[in-house]
Amino acid sequence: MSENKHSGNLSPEFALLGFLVSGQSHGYDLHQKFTTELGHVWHLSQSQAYAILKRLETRGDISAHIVEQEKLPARQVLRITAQGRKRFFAWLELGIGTNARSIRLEFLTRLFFAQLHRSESIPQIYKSQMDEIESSIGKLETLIEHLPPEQIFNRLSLDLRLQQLRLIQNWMAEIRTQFHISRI
Amino acid sequence: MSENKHSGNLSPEFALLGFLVSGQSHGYDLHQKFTTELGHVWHLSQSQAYAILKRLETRGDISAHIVEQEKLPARQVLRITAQGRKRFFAWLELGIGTNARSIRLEFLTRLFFAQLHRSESIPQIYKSQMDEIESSIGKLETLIEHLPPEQIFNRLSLDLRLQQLRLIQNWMAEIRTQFHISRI
DNA sequence: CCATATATACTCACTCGGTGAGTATATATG
DNA sequence: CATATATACTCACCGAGTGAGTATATATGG
Repeated sequence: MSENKHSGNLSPEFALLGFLVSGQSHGYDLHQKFTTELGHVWHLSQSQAYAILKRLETRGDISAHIVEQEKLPARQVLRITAQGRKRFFAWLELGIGTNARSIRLEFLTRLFFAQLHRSESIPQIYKSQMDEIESSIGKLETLIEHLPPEQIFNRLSLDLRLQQLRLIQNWMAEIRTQFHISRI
Repeated sequence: MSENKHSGNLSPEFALLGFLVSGQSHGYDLHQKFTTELGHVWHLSQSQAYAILKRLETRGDISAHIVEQEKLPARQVLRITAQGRKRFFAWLELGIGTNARSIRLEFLTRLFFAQLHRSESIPQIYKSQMDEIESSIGKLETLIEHLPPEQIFNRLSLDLRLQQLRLIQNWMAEIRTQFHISRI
Protein backbone atom coordinates (compact mmCIF):
# COMPACT_ATOMS: atom_id res chain seq x y z
CA MET A 1 0.00 0.00 0.00
CA SER A 2 2.86 2.31 0.71
CA GLU A 3 6.58 2.66 0.46
CA ASN A 4 7.64 3.33 3.99
CA LYS A 5 7.77 -0.34 4.78
CA HIS A 6 10.82 -2.08 6.04
CA SER A 7 11.74 -4.51 3.34
CA GLY A 8 14.17 -6.44 5.49
CA ASN A 9 16.51 -6.36 2.48
CA LEU A 10 18.25 -3.08 3.10
CA SER A 11 21.21 -3.36 0.89
CA PRO A 12 23.96 -1.13 2.20
CA GLU A 13 24.27 -4.12 4.49
CA PHE A 14 24.60 -6.52 1.61
CA ALA A 15 26.92 -4.20 -0.22
CA LEU A 16 29.34 -4.30 2.70
CA LEU A 17 29.03 -8.06 2.73
CA GLY A 18 29.61 -8.05 -1.01
CA PHE A 19 32.91 -6.25 -0.68
CA LEU A 20 34.00 -8.79 1.90
CA VAL A 21 33.36 -11.61 -0.57
CA SER A 22 36.46 -10.36 -2.40
CA GLY A 23 38.57 -10.88 0.71
CA GLN A 24 39.09 -9.66 4.25
CA SER A 25 39.05 -5.98 5.04
CA HIS A 26 38.26 -3.51 7.80
CA GLY A 27 35.65 -0.85 8.53
CA TYR A 28 37.51 2.16 7.32
CA ASP A 29 38.51 0.58 4.04
CA LEU A 30 35.04 -0.85 3.37
CA HIS A 31 33.50 2.55 3.86
CA GLN A 32 36.02 4.07 1.47
CA LYS A 33 35.35 1.46 -1.19
CA PHE A 34 31.63 1.81 -0.76
CA THR A 35 31.76 5.57 -1.13
CA THR A 36 33.89 5.65 -4.24
CA GLU A 37 32.16 2.79 -6.02
CA LEU A 38 28.54 3.30 -5.01
CA GLY A 39 28.53 6.72 -3.38
CA HIS A 40 26.00 8.09 -5.85
CA VAL A 41 23.82 5.05 -5.58
CA TRP A 42 23.58 4.96 -1.79
CA HIS A 43 24.83 7.27 0.86
CA LEU A 44 26.49 5.67 3.85
CA SER A 45 28.10 7.61 6.65
CA GLN A 46 31.15 6.22 8.36
CA SER A 47 29.46 5.68 11.69
CA GLN A 48 26.54 3.97 10.01
CA ALA A 49 28.96 1.66 8.20
CA TYR A 50 30.48 0.65 11.53
CA ALA A 51 27.01 0.14 13.01
CA ILE A 52 26.02 -2.19 10.19
CA LEU A 53 29.25 -4.12 10.46
CA LYS A 54 28.68 -4.60 14.17
CA ARG A 55 25.25 -5.98 13.43
CA LEU A 56 26.59 -8.34 10.79
CA GLU A 57 29.07 -9.58 13.34
CA THR A 58 26.48 -10.28 16.03
CA ARG A 59 24.43 -12.12 13.44
CA GLY A 60 27.40 -14.25 12.52
CA ASP A 61 27.70 -13.10 8.92
CA ILE A 62 31.20 -11.81 9.48
CA SER A 63 33.93 -12.49 12.01
CA ALA A 64 36.33 -9.94 13.45
CA HIS A 65 39.78 -10.15 14.92
CA ILE A 66 41.95 -7.34 16.14
CA VAL A 67 45.27 -6.69 14.47
CA GLU A 68 47.64 -4.38 16.32
CA GLN A 69 49.59 -1.94 14.20
CA GLU A 70 52.97 -0.48 14.93
CA LYS A 71 51.95 3.14 14.64
CA LEU A 72 48.35 3.59 13.62
CA PRO A 73 45.38 2.53 15.78
CA ALA A 74 44.54 -1.17 15.80
CA ARG A 75 42.36 -2.57 13.09
CA GLN A 76 39.45 -4.91 13.38
CA VAL A 77 40.01 -7.14 10.40
CA LEU A 78 36.75 -8.58 9.12
CA ARG A 79 36.14 -11.79 7.22
CA ILE A 80 32.92 -13.06 5.77
CA THR A 81 31.72 -16.34 7.26
CA ALA A 82 30.20 -19.27 5.39
CA GLN A 83 26.80 -18.14 6.63
CA GLY A 84 27.41 -14.59 5.49
CA ARG A 85 28.48 -15.78 2.07
CA LYS A 86 25.33 -17.84 1.82
CA ARG A 87 23.13 -14.91 2.83
CA PHE A 88 24.89 -12.64 0.36
CA PHE A 89 24.42 -14.88 -2.66
CA ALA A 90 20.82 -15.55 -1.67
CA TRP A 91 20.21 -11.80 -1.62
CA LEU A 92 21.99 -11.37 -4.91
CA GLU A 93 19.52 -13.60 -6.69
CA LEU A 94 16.39 -13.11 -4.64
CA GLY A 95 16.43 -9.69 -3.05
CA ILE A 96 14.02 -7.55 -4.99
CA GLY A 97 12.64 -4.18 -4.08
CA THR A 98 9.17 -3.11 -5.07
CA ASN A 99 9.19 0.67 -5.16
CA ALA A 100 11.02 3.08 -7.45
CA ARG A 101 13.70 4.00 -5.02
CA SER A 102 14.62 0.57 -3.83
CA ILE A 103 14.67 -0.72 -7.39
CA ARG A 104 17.21 1.88 -8.33
CA LEU A 105 19.29 1.34 -5.23
CA GLU A 106 19.10 -2.38 -4.85
CA PHE A 107 19.05 -3.36 -8.46
CA LEU A 108 22.14 -1.35 -9.27
CA THR A 109 23.89 -2.73 -6.23
CA ARG A 110 23.02 -6.29 -7.18
CA LEU A 111 24.17 -5.66 -10.72
CA PHE A 112 27.43 -4.25 -9.42
CA PHE A 113 28.19 -7.29 -7.31
CA ALA A 114 26.90 -9.75 -9.85
CA GLN A 115 29.41 -8.33 -12.29
CA LEU A 116 32.11 -8.68 -9.68
CA HIS A 117 31.32 -12.13 -8.31
CA ARG A 118 28.80 -13.92 -10.52
CA SER A 119 28.48 -12.41 -13.94
CA GLU A 120 26.79 -15.54 -15.30
CA SER A 121 23.70 -14.84 -13.21
CA ILE A 122 23.17 -11.32 -14.53
CA PRO A 123 20.46 -12.31 -17.02
CA GLN A 124 18.55 -14.08 -14.24
CA ILE A 125 18.80 -11.09 -11.91
CA TYR A 126 17.76 -8.78 -14.68
CA LYS A 127 14.78 -10.85 -15.59
CA SER A 128 13.43 -11.31 -12.08
CA GLN A 129 13.69 -7.57 -11.47
CA MET A 130 11.88 -6.85 -14.72
CA ASP A 131 9.14 -9.34 -13.84
CA GLU A 132 8.73 -7.75 -10.46
CA ILE A 133 8.36 -4.33 -12.04
CA GLU A 134 5.75 -5.58 -14.46
CA SER A 135 3.76 -7.15 -11.68
CA SER A 136 3.98 -3.94 -9.64
CA ILE A 137 2.72 -1.99 -12.61
CA GLY A 138 -0.20 -4.37 -12.92
CA LYS A 139 -1.08 -4.04 -9.24
CA LEU A 140 -0.89 -0.26 -9.37
CA GLU A 141 -3.10 -0.11 -12.43
CA THR A 142 -5.88 -2.09 -10.79
CA LEU A 143 -5.48 -0.11 -7.58
CA ILE A 144 -5.92 3.14 -9.49
CA GLU A 145 -8.89 1.76 -11.39
CA HIS A 146 -10.72 0.91 -8.18
CA LEU A 147 -9.88 4.12 -6.39
CA PRO A 148 -12.95 6.27 -5.66
CA PRO A 149 -12.80 9.39 -7.87
CA GLU A 150 -12.95 11.83 -4.96
CA GLN A 151 -9.57 10.63 -3.65
CA ILE A 152 -7.63 13.10 -5.76
CA PHE A 153 -4.46 13.21 -3.70
CA ASN A 154 -4.20 9.47 -3.35
CA ARG A 155 -4.80 9.23 -7.08
CA LEU A 156 -2.11 11.75 -7.92
CA SER A 157 0.35 9.85 -5.78
CA LEU A 158 -0.43 6.52 -7.38
CA ASP A 159 -0.36 8.06 -10.85
CA LEU A 160 3.13 9.35 -10.31
CA ARG A 161 4.29 6.04 -8.94
CA LEU A 162 2.93 4.30 -11.99
CA GLN A 163 4.70 6.69 -14.31
CA GLN A 164 7.91 6.23 -12.36
CA LEU A 165 7.73 2.49 -12.74
CA ARG A 166 7.26 2.80 -16.47
CA LEU A 167 10.25 5.12 -16.58
CA ILE A 168 12.30 2.52 -14.75
CA GLN A 169 11.24 -0.08 -17.28
CA ASN A 170 12.74 2.00 -20.05
CA TRP A 171 15.84 2.74 -18.03
CA MET A 172 16.32 -0.97 -17.47
CA ALA A 173 15.84 -1.71 -21.15
CA GLU A 174 18.71 0.72 -21.72
CA ILE A 175 20.82 -1.19 -19.24
CA ARG A 176 20.13 -4.42 -21.06
CA THR A 177 21.70 -3.11 -24.22
CA GLN A 178 24.61 -1.50 -22.35
CA PHE A 179 25.44 -4.72 -20.52
CA HIS A 180 24.66 -6.99 -23.45
CA ILE A 181 22.22 -8.98 -21.39
CA SER A 182 20.56 -11.70 -23.41
CA ARG A 183 16.84 -12.29 -23.12
CA ILE A 184 15.89 -15.45 -21.26
CA MET B 1 25.03 13.73 -2.80
CA SER B 2 22.49 11.21 -1.73
CA GLU B 3 18.93 10.74 -0.65
CA ASN B 4 19.22 9.07 2.69
CA LYS B 5 19.61 12.34 4.46
CA HIS B 6 17.34 13.47 7.18
CA SER B 7 15.64 16.51 5.81
CA GLY B 8 14.28 17.61 9.15
CA ASN B 9 11.00 18.23 7.33
CA LEU B 10 9.47 14.80 7.63
CA SER B 11 5.91 15.49 6.83
CA PRO B 12 3.73 12.82 8.39
CA GLU B 13 4.46 14.99 11.39
CA PHE B 14 3.23 18.11 9.66
CA ALA B 15 0.26 16.30 8.22
CA LEU B 16 -0.90 15.41 11.73
CA LEU B 17 -0.37 19.01 12.73
CA GLY B 18 -2.29 20.06 9.63
CA PHE B 19 -5.34 18.06 10.62
CA LEU B 20 -5.26 19.67 14.04
CA VAL B 21 -5.40 23.13 12.45
CA SER B 22 -9.04 22.32 11.62
CA GLY B 23 -9.81 21.76 15.30
CA GLN B 24 -9.06 19.51 18.27
CA SER B 25 -8.96 15.77 17.86
CA HIS B 26 -7.33 12.65 19.29
CA GLY B 27 -4.80 10.05 18.20
CA TYR B 28 -7.14 7.43 16.94
CA ASP B 29 -9.18 9.84 14.88
CA LEU B 30 -6.14 11.59 13.43
CA HIS B 31 -4.73 8.29 12.30
CA GLN B 32 -8.05 7.39 10.66
CA LYS B 33 -8.25 10.71 8.83
CA PHE B 34 -4.67 10.46 7.73
CA THR B 35 -5.14 6.97 6.37
CA THR B 36 -8.28 7.69 4.38
CA GLU B 37 -7.14 11.05 3.01
CA LEU B 38 -3.45 10.45 2.42
CA GLY B 39 -3.04 6.70 2.85
CA HIS B 40 -1.68 6.25 -0.65
CA VAL B 41 0.61 9.20 -0.35
CA TRP B 42 2.24 8.18 2.93
CA HIS B 43 1.93 5.14 5.06
CA LEU B 44 1.59 5.70 8.78
CA SER B 45 1.02 2.93 11.28
CA GLN B 46 -1.10 3.59 14.32
CA SER B 47 1.74 3.22 16.78
CA GLN B 48 3.92 5.52 14.72
CA ALA B 49 1.14 8.12 14.71
CA TYR B 50 1.02 8.02 18.50
CA ALA B 51 4.80 8.27 18.67
CA ILE B 52 4.83 11.38 16.51
CA LEU B 53 2.02 12.97 18.50
CA LYS B 54 3.94 12.37 21.71
CA ARG B 55 6.94 14.09 20.21
CA LEU B 56 4.86 17.04 19.05
CA GLU B 57 3.57 17.35 22.58
CA THR B 58 6.99 17.35 24.21
CA ARG B 59 8.06 19.97 21.71
CA GLY B 60 5.09 22.14 22.59
CA ASP B 61 3.42 22.08 19.18
CA ILE B 62 0.31 20.48 20.60
CA SER B 63 -1.26 20.23 24.03
CA ALA B 64 -3.11 17.25 25.44
CA HIS B 65 -5.75 16.81 28.08
CA ILE B 66 -7.50 13.65 29.12
CA VAL B 67 -11.23 13.33 28.67
CA GLU B 68 -12.89 10.46 30.50
CA GLN B 69 -15.61 8.63 28.62
CA GLU B 70 -18.60 6.83 30.09
CA LYS B 71 -17.95 3.54 28.40
CA LEU B 72 -14.99 3.60 26.05
CA PRO B 73 -11.39 4.13 27.19
CA ALA B 74 -10.38 7.70 27.97
CA ARG B 75 -9.26 9.94 25.18
CA GLN B 76 -6.33 12.27 25.04
CA VAL B 77 -7.81 15.24 23.29
CA LEU B 78 -5.18 17.18 21.38
CA ARG B 79 -5.10 20.83 20.42
CA ILE B 80 -2.59 22.67 18.30
CA THR B 81 -0.74 25.44 20.14
CA ALA B 82 0.16 28.87 18.77
CA GLN B 83 3.70 27.62 18.30
CA GLY B 84 2.50 24.52 16.46
CA ARG B 85 0.33 26.61 14.19
CA LYS B 86 3.28 28.82 13.40
CA ARG B 87 5.52 25.85 12.64
CA PHE B 88 2.87 24.30 10.44
CA PHE B 89 2.32 27.35 8.25
CA ALA B 90 6.04 27.91 8.00
CA TRP B 91 6.44 24.35 6.71
CA LEU B 92 3.52 24.82 4.33
CA GLU B 93 5.30 27.60 2.52
CA LEU B 94 8.92 26.72 3.00
CA GLY B 95 9.29 22.99 3.42
CA ILE B 96 10.69 21.67 0.18
CA GLY B 97 12.11 18.27 -0.54
CA THR B 98 14.90 17.73 -3.01
CA ASN B 99 14.60 14.13 -4.16
CA ALA B 100 11.91 12.39 -6.20
CA ARG B 101 10.29 10.63 -3.32
CA SER B 102 10.08 13.53 -0.94
CA ILE B 103 8.77 15.78 -3.69
CA ARG B 104 5.92 13.43 -4.33
CA LEU B 105 5.18 12.92 -0.66
CA GLU B 106 5.72 16.37 0.68
CA PHE B 107 4.47 18.36 -2.22
CA LEU B 108 1.20 16.48 -2.37
CA THR B 109 0.77 16.82 1.37
CA ARG B 110 1.44 20.55 1.23
CA LEU B 111 -0.97 20.92 -1.65
CA PHE B 112 -3.60 19.01 0.30
CA PHE B 113 -3.36 21.25 3.34
CA ALA B 114 -2.96 24.42 1.33
CA GLN B 115 -6.26 23.63 -0.30
CA LEU B 116 -7.78 23.06 3.11
CA HIS B 117 -6.35 25.99 5.02
CA ARG B 118 -4.72 28.48 2.65
CA SER B 119 -5.80 28.05 -0.93
CA GLU B 120 -4.54 31.52 -1.84
CA SER B 121 -0.95 30.44 -1.35
CA ILE B 122 -1.14 27.49 -3.74
CA PRO B 123 0.51 29.32 -6.67
CA GLN B 124 3.40 30.32 -4.40
CA ILE B 125 3.88 26.76 -3.13
CA TYR B 126 3.68 25.40 -6.63
CA LYS B 127 6.22 27.82 -7.93
CA SER B 128 8.80 27.32 -5.22
CA GLN B 129 8.57 23.57 -5.67
CA MET B 130 9.00 23.91 -9.41
CA ASP B 131 11.99 26.20 -8.94
CA GLU B 132 13.55 23.71 -6.57
CA ILE B 133 13.13 20.92 -9.11
CA GLU B 134 14.70 22.97 -11.84
CA SER B 135 17.68 23.78 -9.70
CA SER B 136 18.05 20.12 -8.73
CA ILE B 137 18.00 19.18 -12.39
CA GLY B 138 20.74 21.70 -13.05
CA LYS B 139 22.89 20.38 -10.24
CA LEU B 140 22.45 16.80 -11.37
CA GLU B 141 23.35 17.67 -14.93
CA THR B 142 26.66 19.24 -13.95
CA LEU B 143 27.37 16.39 -11.55
CA ILE B 144 26.88 13.87 -14.34
CA GLU B 145 28.99 15.91 -16.70
CA HIS B 146 31.93 15.89 -14.31
CA LEU B 147 31.63 12.24 -13.35
CA PRO B 148 34.63 10.15 -14.45
CA PRO B 149 33.50 7.81 -17.24
CA GLU B 150 34.58 4.64 -15.42
CA GLN B 151 31.99 5.20 -12.70
CA ILE B 152 29.26 3.37 -14.55
CA PHE B 153 27.06 2.48 -11.61
CA ASN B 154 27.17 5.92 -10.11
CA ARG B 155 26.36 7.28 -13.54
CA LEU B 156 23.41 4.97 -14.03
CA SER B 157 22.04 6.02 -10.68
CA LEU B 158 22.38 9.71 -11.41
CA ASP B 159 20.91 9.25 -14.88
CA LEU B 160 17.81 7.65 -13.49
CA ARG B 161 17.42 10.37 -10.90
CA LEU B 162 17.66 12.99 -13.58
CA GLN B 163 15.03 11.28 -15.68
CA GLN B 164 12.81 10.97 -12.63
CA LEU B 165 13.06 14.66 -11.94
CA ARG B 166 12.06 15.47 -15.49
CA LEU B 167 9.11 13.12 -15.14
CA ILE B 168 8.05 14.94 -12.01
CA GLN B 169 8.24 18.22 -13.88
CA ASN B 170 5.68 16.95 -16.36
CA TRP B 171 3.53 15.48 -13.63
CA MET B 172 3.53 18.84 -11.88
CA ALA B 173 2.60 20.63 -15.09
CA GLU B 174 -0.41 18.32 -15.23
CA ILE B 175 -1.31 19.30 -11.69
CA ARG B 176 -1.17 22.95 -12.61
CA THR B 177 -3.89 22.53 -15.21
CA GLN B 178 -5.97 20.29 -12.92
CA PHE B 179 -5.87 22.77 -10.08
CA HIS B 180 -6.11 25.85 -12.30
CA ILE B 181 -2.96 27.28 -10.82
CA SER B 182 -2.01 30.57 -12.41
CA ARG B 183 1.57 31.26 -13.38
CA ILE B 184 3.27 33.80 -11.16
C1' DC C 1 -28.31 -16.45 22.34
C1' DC C 2 -23.80 -16.85 22.12
C1' DA C 3 -19.46 -16.51 19.69
C1' DT C 4 -16.84 -13.80 16.83
C1' DA C 5 -15.57 -9.91 14.43
C1' DT C 6 -14.94 -5.09 14.27
C1' DA C 7 -14.42 -0.41 16.10
C1' DT C 8 -12.62 2.54 19.71
C1' DA C 9 -8.35 4.12 22.04
C1' DC C 10 -3.91 3.67 23.35
C1' DT C 11 0.79 1.47 25.23
C1' DC C 12 5.11 -0.99 25.13
C1' DA C 13 9.33 -3.21 23.85
C1' DC C 14 12.19 -3.64 20.34
C1' DT C 15 15.19 -3.06 16.17
C1' DC C 16 16.99 -0.28 12.61
C1' DG C 17 18.43 4.14 10.35
C1' DG C 18 21.18 8.06 10.70
C1' DT C 19 23.96 11.95 12.33
C1' DG C 20 27.57 14.65 14.59
C1' DA C 21 31.04 14.94 17.39
C1' DG C 22 34.88 13.02 19.67
C1' DT C 23 39.49 10.29 20.20
C1' DA C 24 44.00 9.33 18.88
C1' DT C 25 47.94 9.14 15.91
C1' DA C 26 50.81 9.70 11.59
C1' DT C 27 52.18 11.88 7.55
C1' DA C 28 52.15 15.38 4.15
C1' DT C 29 52.16 20.41 2.81
C1' DG C 30 53.02 25.15 2.65
C1' DC D 1 56.48 24.86 12.53
C1' DA D 2 51.59 24.92 12.22
C1' DT D 3 47.89 22.99 10.00
C1' DA D 4 45.49 20.00 7.20
C1' DT D 5 44.52 15.44 5.85
C1' DA D 6 44.43 10.37 6.23
C1' DT D 7 43.90 6.36 9.20
C1' DA D 8 40.74 3.89 12.32
C1' DC D 9 37.14 3.68 15.26
C1' DT D 10 33.62 4.88 19.36
C1' DC D 11 29.73 6.99 21.56
C1' DA D 12 25.50 9.26 22.73
C1' DC D 13 21.57 10.50 20.83
C1' DC D 14 17.18 10.85 18.27
C1' DG D 15 13.90 9.39 14.85
C1' DA D 16 11.51 5.70 11.91
C1' DG D 17 8.90 1.78 12.06
C1' DT D 18 6.75 -2.59 13.44
C1' DG D 19 4.03 -6.06 15.94
C1' DA D 20 1.82 -7.39 19.60
C1' DG D 21 -0.79 -6.45 23.61
C1' DT D 22 -4.65 -4.26 26.57
C1' DA D 23 -9.28 -3.14 27.41
C1' DT D 24 -14.05 -2.33 26.27
C1' DA D 25 -18.34 -1.77 23.38
C1' DT D 26 -21.26 -2.75 19.63
C1' DA D 27 -22.63 -5.14 15.56
C1' DT D 28 -23.30 -9.48 12.96
C1' DG D 29 -24.23 -14.16 11.83
C1' DG D 30 -25.28 -18.92 12.54
